[in-house]
Amino acid sequence: MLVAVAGQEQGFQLCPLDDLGRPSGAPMHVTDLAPAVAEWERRAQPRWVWASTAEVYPALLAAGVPVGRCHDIELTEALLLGYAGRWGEPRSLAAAWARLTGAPVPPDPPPRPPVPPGGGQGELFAPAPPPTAGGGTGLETLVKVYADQRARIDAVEQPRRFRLLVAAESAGALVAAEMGRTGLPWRADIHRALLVELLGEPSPVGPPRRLAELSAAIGEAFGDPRLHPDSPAEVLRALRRAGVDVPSTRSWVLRQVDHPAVPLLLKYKELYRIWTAHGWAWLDTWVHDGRFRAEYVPGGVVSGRWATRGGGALQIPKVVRRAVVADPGWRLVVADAGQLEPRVLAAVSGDRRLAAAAAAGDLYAALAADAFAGDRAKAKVALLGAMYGQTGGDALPALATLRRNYPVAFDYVESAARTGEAGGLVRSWLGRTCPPASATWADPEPDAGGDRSAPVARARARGRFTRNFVIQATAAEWALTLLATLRPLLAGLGELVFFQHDEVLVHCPAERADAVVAAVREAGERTRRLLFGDTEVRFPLETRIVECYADAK
DNA sequence: TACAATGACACA
DNA sequence: TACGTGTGTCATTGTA
Repeated sequence: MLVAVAGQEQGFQLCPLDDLGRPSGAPMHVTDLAPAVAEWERRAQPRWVWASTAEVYPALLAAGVPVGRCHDIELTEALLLGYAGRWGEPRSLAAAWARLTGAPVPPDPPPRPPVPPGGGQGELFAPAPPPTAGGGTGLETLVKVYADQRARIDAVEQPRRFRLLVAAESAGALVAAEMGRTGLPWRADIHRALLVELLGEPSPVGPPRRLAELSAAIGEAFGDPRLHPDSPAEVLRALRRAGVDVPSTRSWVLRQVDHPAVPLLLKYKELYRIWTAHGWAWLDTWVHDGRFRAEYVPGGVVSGRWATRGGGALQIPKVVRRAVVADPGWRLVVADAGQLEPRVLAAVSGDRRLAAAAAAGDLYAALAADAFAGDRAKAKVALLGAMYGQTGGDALPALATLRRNYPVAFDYVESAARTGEAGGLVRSWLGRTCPPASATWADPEPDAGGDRSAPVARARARGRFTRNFVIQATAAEWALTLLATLRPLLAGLGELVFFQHDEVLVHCPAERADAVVAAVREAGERTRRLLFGDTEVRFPLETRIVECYADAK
């Protein structure tokens, strides 16, 4: 059962569609969408076909009307354009319609700046209403573009997989809107106590006490009390004066330097980052009513991973996770997919011997026992090096061992790299396609500095990107499918509150935590079958029931 | 004064 | 143990 919903200047039009996507009833016009959607959901749990979940769904959620399934035209359009090598072309319903009719294609609106929740200027920056598609009614446009998308999906090389990709991407958009609304339980009082413990008391004018002390101590160590430790250029000059010649002030470079200021600098960098990125200002901006609410952007990363707008939700430092605490009487179920990327490689490449190792709980240990004389660290370095395109270092002999013993898997990533170096496109398991190289990539000219090796270096970099893409994008699909599969299983048990690449958090009453764990396992099993059928590869989900996120690792 | 590029570091 | 991919955010620095 499908129902199309199109927004217009005055209200909305709804129309049931048959299994082929053709209108199968009279369109109805409503001014208030939520009650109509609620009624359809109650009667038939249809799949909603609409232009953009991000535009439509938040208002439904605000009205207390969640939906089960949808087809997101814009996200699907982006996937289809990418598949056709037309990455980056406008993806809106209006643009898709214009391409169908040969009209001039309107550009997509620019991405909105992050808007903190409850920010006073929300109205000023409110997004413009979606443009009403020109020519015919919005509903006709929507239905025709939907039909066109179905036809294009049928024409891809692996339509069954691509349909799954579209369904998962659309379901992900529902989850993203719901999670952005629900928010992650966040104890501002614990966060503040943590900040004082780490940074000292805040100062109304400058850095907090501990940072000011460290800054002074660093100045003293360099014999320059006016030195700014947060200016890499100044620190570099000070180090040179002290006879230390380093290419940068990166932490891992400084760690190899023997100078009394170095430990102070490293500590300063660590604390400074917490102060600027997750300090009092962040707390006041992003945490309200005991929840941290970020805006999740499905498909925001080329590999299909989500991005976030505002608050840096995907980069919460581990120390700060102490502030993520379940409500009284509730628990957090933290589930993460361990060793996801090597398992993905085993599954997509079809390497029987690697798949056998990936049937184990600890893939690296199994790999070590099988081919690396029990050296787990070496096995891990080899596999990661193969997936990420390691070029040098002590991983090289291990890579040779890997190539000899797992030639099918090795070939899979090598071939992706060669395709990229030659300027070609690669696809994930479900058919997400990598963006083409930039226009300057194929430029045979040396770079601006006259470096003749630049074209070769660019090709190598492109090869590393495509090599990694086939793995990272497929891992993102696995996680997205898990999310989509888990969502309905959680009904009445708990709510999804956080998602970060290969990790999911569910907030639930304590007495339901065990049922949530079971739901997570079931979702993991379904996800494996949906993506890879009867593969031998296992994707174990480690689950922990905790009160505080920091206790999960 | 405003914007873009850079460097740094957090996460997976 | 060393520099492999993908991000977002902040401050500094340089340019318009």
